Amino acid sequence: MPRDATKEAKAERRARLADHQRQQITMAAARCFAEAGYDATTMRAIAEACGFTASSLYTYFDGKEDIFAAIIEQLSTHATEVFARSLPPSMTFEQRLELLFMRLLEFIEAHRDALVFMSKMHHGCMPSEEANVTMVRSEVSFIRAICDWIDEHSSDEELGDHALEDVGFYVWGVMHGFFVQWLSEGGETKLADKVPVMTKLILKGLRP
Amino acid sequence: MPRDATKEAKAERRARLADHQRQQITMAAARCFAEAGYDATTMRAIAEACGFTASSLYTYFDGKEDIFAAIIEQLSTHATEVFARSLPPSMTFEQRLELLFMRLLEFIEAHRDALVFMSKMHHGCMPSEEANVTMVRSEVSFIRAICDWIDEHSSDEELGDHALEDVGFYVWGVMHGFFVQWLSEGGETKLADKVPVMTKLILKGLRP
Amino acid sequence: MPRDATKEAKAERRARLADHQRQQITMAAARCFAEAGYDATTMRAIAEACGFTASSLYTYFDGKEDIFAAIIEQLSTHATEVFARSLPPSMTFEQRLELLFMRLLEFIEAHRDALVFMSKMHHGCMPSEEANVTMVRSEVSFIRAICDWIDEHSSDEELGDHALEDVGFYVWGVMHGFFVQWLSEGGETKLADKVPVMTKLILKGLRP
Amino acid sequence: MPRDATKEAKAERRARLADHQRQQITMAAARCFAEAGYDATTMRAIAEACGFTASSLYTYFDGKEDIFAAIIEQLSTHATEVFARSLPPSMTFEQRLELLFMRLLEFIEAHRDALVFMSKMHHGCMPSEEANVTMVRSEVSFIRAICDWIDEHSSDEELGDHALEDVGFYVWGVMHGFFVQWLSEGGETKLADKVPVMTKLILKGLRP
DNA sequence: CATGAATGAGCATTCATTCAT
DNA sequence: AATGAATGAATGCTCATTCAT
Repeated sequence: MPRDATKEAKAERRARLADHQRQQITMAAARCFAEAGYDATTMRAIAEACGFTASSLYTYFDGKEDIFAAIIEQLSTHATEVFARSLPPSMTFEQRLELLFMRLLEFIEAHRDALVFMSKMHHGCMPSEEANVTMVRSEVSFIRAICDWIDEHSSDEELGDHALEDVGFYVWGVMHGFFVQWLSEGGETKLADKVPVMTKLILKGLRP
Repeated sequence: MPRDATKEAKAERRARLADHQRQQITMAAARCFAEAGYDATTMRAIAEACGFTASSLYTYFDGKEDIFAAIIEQLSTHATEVFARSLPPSMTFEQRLELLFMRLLEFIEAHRDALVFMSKMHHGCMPSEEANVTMVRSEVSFIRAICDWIDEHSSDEELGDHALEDVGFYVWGVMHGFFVQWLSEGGETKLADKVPVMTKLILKGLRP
Repeated sequence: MPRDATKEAKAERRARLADHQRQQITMAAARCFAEAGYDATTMRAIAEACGFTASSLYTYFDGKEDIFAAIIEQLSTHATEVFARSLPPSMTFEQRLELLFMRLLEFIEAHRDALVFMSKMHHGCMPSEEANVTMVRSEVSFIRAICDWIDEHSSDEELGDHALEDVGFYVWGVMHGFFVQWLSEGGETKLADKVPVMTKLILKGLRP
Repeated sequence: MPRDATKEAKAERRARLADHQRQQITMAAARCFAEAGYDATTMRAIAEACGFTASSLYTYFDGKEDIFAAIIEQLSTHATEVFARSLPPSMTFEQRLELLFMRLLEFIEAHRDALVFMSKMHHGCMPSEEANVTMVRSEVSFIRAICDWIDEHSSDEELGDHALEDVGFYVWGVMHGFFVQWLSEGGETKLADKVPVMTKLILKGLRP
């Protein structure tokens, strides 16, 4: 049945193209959101940023909020992957932490726009309640993921007598601090270069 | 001249009332901004949050942006005061750091709404360029203030071999992390209770 | 009864003052209306132009429209007076016309603001129907007054075979033309200087 | 290439329709402006007068002022054309004047609304300075055009010893007078019927 | 599939007017 | 008599979204 084959091939090609278009749109949107914020970004601005007209976006997404959701979901998926990636069992906690940071900072560099945007939104900014939940979940869940990772990869002695949750927010805070520093410098250096400093500070603090 | 006395007294009472109303409005606005963001907060919402009608707000402020500016200015003024407050010269660096955190966390608790709002805005989100500058200045300047404070109150050995700027963003990041934790818990505990943990982590890291 | 006398005196003084204030207000309003038009002139602008606050104007007038009506009424009264003033019976038609123009142009110079304003409004611009009627009546009635005056002071031969109404609009048009010329020059010359030209043109046209 | 042909045809049809809609809108706006003045005319009123919603007007114009500008520009263009139209060289000054009036009064009848509106606005009423300049230029320039036309088409003897400028404002005034008469009659007669009377009055005045 | 056109809902802001003082 | 404060009604304009083509 060559016809079916052709049909299938066409359908697949179409699907692939559609996926690609969705990618283009979410990336453009992330850039716009990062620059101007969610409310101040118009559908037209997103459309112009990826060579469409505003109405065309509705072919690929249900609306502005749906685009936003797609960005967050992608971010969430990728973040989860980072935490799930395997670590050589022979490594010390310090080495593991360094490797995690390496991977996380690469992830952060790659999703800079979306993360800038997210760091602006964090609590209760979305129009719909549903979106709000997505939002919060995806930010807090990032911190929870850090907690879980630490729980899994550390022994008690490595955390001193600190509560696990405190440690999670501590580690996240330090990362966030260096992220903001990186942004304030224009984001043109290599963020990953900060890994040694971060690791050292987190493990040993300011004390020499 | 009892007449003049009466007139003056009246004028003063009016001025006092007007100041009070301005306070009510900025506080309500900070709450709204924190909850929904700048753009999504309508003048009407602010008005309802403080028992006015939208048009009445224009008796006290030139417009939405003016309210925003008032919030930022107040925040900025108070933050500056905190860093300027004197410290007993006999204290060690650790003790000074603890006292600074104590004061900063009190400040943060008192201005929770405005700070949540600010942490949402940080880069380039305001309608007017002027507001943007105000915004950025007030956030980055907070971190710079930390750097300056550390520079002034520490000797070289206390910072290990870390760059001053790194230390500033590190300290700010840790504070921010615990701020977010506090918010995620509903902001109903005492934030100041975290001072010992924060100080210990910053100075010694996770290592026991 | 000295008390009553005092009371009466006081009341009269009050009334006189009130009249004076009303005058100040209408004059200021005429200036504002002439400059910016009826709608674009705010009560506040009028108030500032005569040293009051907006709410104080309501002590003397029922509102914006009432101020407008007062201007028009005054204008109307004065215009009527001009047409009613007596003319030496020995004068020729040409002489009478010259004298009328003299008086009218003096009137126009004296009420410049109000007339500029009126020439902007002429048909159906007012919010209320009542005001509209006042408006129209006072403009058209001016032209009608010219017609009546001509009817009374001319014999048939002076009008050639032209219809009385045509003559009225003709004469008014010529006056209006020179009024506009005067305004376009900044209104700083003597409008009355144009009387000879106007009279000559109206009676003999361009022909030498 | 039938496809391109179709596309082009479509684009052209669309452009034609858009032009037509713009026409509808400016005409409706002129009517509204004439009736109520610039400020008192709302975008909603204009929209209703041509079967749109207020927001739809923004598809065709940048805003209220842009609609106004379009009206004035059209008026200005057409007026210029009238003065530029050729006249048989054999005609006497009187005949030329009659022909000019004929053409001008036809123009006036055709643009009645816009002209009523313009005669309301003449000095300094527009929100933007730019619009004000446009406004003034287009009214004074009309009178100037009359002056230029007379200068070109008359010999010295035809103007008697009158200054050219005086003659220009005189002629304009007479036309304006008959325009107002026509309006006061409801604008339902033929304005062009007045040409003989106007010409006779302008050339010979009232004298028989 | 892409889009120009159309629209309803909503927003910041203005303003004439009222009223307590 | 004079006014600061308060407000409802209205206005120009924007924008996410729909729909016919």
